[in-house]
Amino acid sequence: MRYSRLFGKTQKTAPSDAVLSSHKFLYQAGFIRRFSTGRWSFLPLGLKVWQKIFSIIEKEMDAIDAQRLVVPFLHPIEIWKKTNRDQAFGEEMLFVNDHYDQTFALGATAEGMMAELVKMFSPSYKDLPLEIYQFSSKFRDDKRPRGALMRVREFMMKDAYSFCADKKQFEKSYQKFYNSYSKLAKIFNLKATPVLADSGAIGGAVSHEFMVETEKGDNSYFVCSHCKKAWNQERCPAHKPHLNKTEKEKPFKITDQPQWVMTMEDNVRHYEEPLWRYLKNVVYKGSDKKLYIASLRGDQDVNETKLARCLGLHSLDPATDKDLEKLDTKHGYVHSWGQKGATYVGDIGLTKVKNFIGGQKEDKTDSINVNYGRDFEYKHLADIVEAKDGDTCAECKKGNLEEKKGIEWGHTFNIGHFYSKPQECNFTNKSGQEKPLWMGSYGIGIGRCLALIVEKHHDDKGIIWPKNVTPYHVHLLGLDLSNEKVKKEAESLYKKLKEAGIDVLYDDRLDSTAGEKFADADLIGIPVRLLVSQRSLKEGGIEHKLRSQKDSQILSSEKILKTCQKHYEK
RNA sequence: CGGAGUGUGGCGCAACUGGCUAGCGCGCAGCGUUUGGGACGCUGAGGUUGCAGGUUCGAGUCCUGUCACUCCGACCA
Repeated sequence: MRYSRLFGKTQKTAPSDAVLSSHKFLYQAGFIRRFSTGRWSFLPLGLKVWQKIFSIIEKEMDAIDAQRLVVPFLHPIEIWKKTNRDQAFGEEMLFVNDHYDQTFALGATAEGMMAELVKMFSPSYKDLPLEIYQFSSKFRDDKRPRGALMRVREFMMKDAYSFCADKKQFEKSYQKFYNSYSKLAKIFNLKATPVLADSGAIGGAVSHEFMVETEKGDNSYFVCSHCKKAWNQERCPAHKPHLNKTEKEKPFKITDQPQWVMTMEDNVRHYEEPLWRYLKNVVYKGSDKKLYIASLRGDQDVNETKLARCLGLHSLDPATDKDLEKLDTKHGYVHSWGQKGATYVGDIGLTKVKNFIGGQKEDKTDSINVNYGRDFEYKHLADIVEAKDGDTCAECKKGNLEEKKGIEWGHTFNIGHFYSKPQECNFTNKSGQEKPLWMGSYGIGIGRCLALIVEKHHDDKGIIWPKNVTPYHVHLLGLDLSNEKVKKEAESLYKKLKEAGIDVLYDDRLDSTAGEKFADADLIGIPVRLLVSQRSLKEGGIEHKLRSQKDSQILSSEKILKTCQKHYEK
């Protein structure tokens, strides 16, 4: 391709709102343009890379014998309603009506559709496991898209689905995709950590997020320094050691307490005991409109997702002052027991401390020497608190948790019977009975993958594409093109490269200076740069330079072809 | 959805407390000189200042509404 004909020019100035390098460079180099928040066009250079990522994923899916197909992206709304997914995705879903006033959902994910599709063939156990996938646009009306391609409202996704007879067969299939994802991340030159995560609106139980560590990532996750296990914030078990095991239980007592003691910090000032010594109560209103009191140690914080999960709720909101009035209490005065009209949920940490302070605050008194199991007890006791950076790992109890920031590159889900039961997506087993299929789903976003590669492969001048996803193999710069001899040499090299099957971007501009061409080449980031100029010809040929290295060398035109081909071998 | 902020040629910005024909740089078009790290000169095109309303002799500037966009948070793959 001649640069002079390329649609999409480079730009000197960065967009003022770019936070991520990928946003800045992809924009400046002319790979992408925005139409509205979270909706982007890929220009010719951008689409070249996009296409390569697409093909690599497709090849890998084929390699593990997943079969490609496609379902419509207008989904009959009834399919979503069967699993209440229309509500779980809630405001993130988009809908359209046709001229019969039938409502369709724009595909946000396709588990439901795939289950319906499989059902059409009444599969037998002999057909299992069945592994299918598609590439299709996903529509999610995200409330806050960000980071250009990182979080968008419309994107191409490779989504794969497995249908298995039982858990055992499923685990094998899951492992296959899991391994495949680890392999793909490596192919894309991304270091992805599989992180145990929550399934969220997709439904189901366990999932792995493949996280790529990035300082500006919007997800945090924890990795244990010893056992190397990793969890995201919502899944990470919080370690709760016994803090004062040898202490003797003292008799429960109501004691005088000055009125100014309101917060945890006030408690520390007054009693001069560490934070973990106090009882803390936080009130929430569930998506079922009921009130819940989370009871925990003063040094910990409630994790709303964990709390919602153990209560089987979609979501929780902090209680308002009005809600507290209904409980006949107010902020700072919530008791650890006896509040009518709310359900208590305790954190397991409560069982690991003796002689708590607090729990029954009144204007001038509070209780001390409070012991869980003796003075109060809850029906619900679970891990409902946030893990924190530096905590001991709850799993191996040897290492410390390190909190990291990252961006989710891919996600694998174990969704069990979540869709197959309500949608009656069954198979016939050996004894002729119908049983629900055990499902899994696996997704990678193409645009995000592209952005992540840039995020991890650039310098201060621009992108440095890994060779398997570069938009062109070589970037040929022609300087002094007004000189006939140079021009002839450059044109003939361009032709030869093309004939040899090397994808080449040829900067044939007559009205640009050398500096401009160099700067553009660095920005666009094609791994190999060739240069023909009066000087290079005088020195005996063509200059060859790698984007990732500083030095260049002069090669004869005979050697150039081979060197370029060799660079892209394997 | 809560908080903060911004809307002025394609991009980045300016226009002090309301005041003349809304400027500058980049980019774009033409001509010429240049050509190994974003060159220079001259000429030119491109704007109902996001939109609607209001206050005023006069609004890019003040007020109200609305829309769009960005950032932080909540949420989410």
